[in-house]
Amino acid sequence: MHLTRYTDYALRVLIFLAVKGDERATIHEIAESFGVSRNHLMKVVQDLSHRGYITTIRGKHGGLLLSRAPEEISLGGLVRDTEHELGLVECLRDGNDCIITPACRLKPIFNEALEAFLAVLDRYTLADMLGPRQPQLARLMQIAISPA
Amino acid sequence: MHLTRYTDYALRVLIFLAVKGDERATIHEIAESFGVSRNHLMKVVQDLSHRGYITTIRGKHGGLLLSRAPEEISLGGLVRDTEHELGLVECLRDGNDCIITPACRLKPIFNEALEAFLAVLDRYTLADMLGPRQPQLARLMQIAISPA
DNA sequence: CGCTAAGCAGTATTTTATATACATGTTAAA
DNA sequence: TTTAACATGTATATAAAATACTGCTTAGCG
Repeated sequence: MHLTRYTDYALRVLIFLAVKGDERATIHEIAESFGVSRNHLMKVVQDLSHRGYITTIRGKHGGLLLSRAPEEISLGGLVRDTEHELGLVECLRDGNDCIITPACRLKPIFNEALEAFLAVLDRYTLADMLGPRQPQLARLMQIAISPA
Repeated sequence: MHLTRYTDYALRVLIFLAVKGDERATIHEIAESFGVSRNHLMKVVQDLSHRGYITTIRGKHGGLLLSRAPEEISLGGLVRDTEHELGLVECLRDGNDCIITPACRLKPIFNEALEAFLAVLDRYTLADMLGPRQPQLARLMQIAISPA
């Protein structure tokens, strides 16, 4: 049971931006910092932008900013938005052709379990991911801490 | 977020055997009934056998039987046994090299969510998957209902 | 005794989802 | 008008999972 890297990267982008505060960050910078594919990250960024999580600024000296306060970004919401396929088993997905589906109780049970999973994430926000360790995170991501 | 078909097939094998009751079922028969790979199913079956879920009988007129009552087979336990990789994101897996892991709170949060997921499954058993619909399941799986 | 139907085990191939790379376009500041 | 950023679409590569193949072992039956 895995989430995709797509979702993982979305989380990392948001963490990076949260730590940066009001300073713009570029995709290139974030990709470098985490050592991941710049191109893949770009798609994640576009998605986050379309969904209203971040603001993108084109052109020279462009970059990215959070559009909402970290306290207002729910992890549950994010996972629902970025993890495109949450159908845990075949019977929960499109094109299901498991023959016993009409009589089998797997579906409601796994749905309940998935809801419990997401409910936990709903209780946390991006702010909870940073906690009191923002300076340490900044160091790890090699962000030059901006003078306030 | 998907479980593997491996886990899915394990569930189906157990359901099949539960409906069959004390009659033996062959791997071939189960694979045919669900229209899935006989070879893959065989590996699932071996695993289930090693873990004590089912008893296998070799030789002519051999086959498979449940080793425990359906009420005693927990779904949570089964998923923990058959879903080999439960590390949802990179930082929960071996070989993690996400640079912010030391300061990031993703790990405990996703662990909590995973525990909530499994806790729901822990509340159900194989018997709950059948419910009162055993005859309907038997029909769907094309099991000739054995006279009691 | 040996044939046959079943499970056992290891390896190899195929498939699929995901991730990555590439090529080109658009925007806006300097 | 150049340059540094994001935008978009397509193609390729990678890795995990599923499936197939080959040969072996066990045990009932005639």
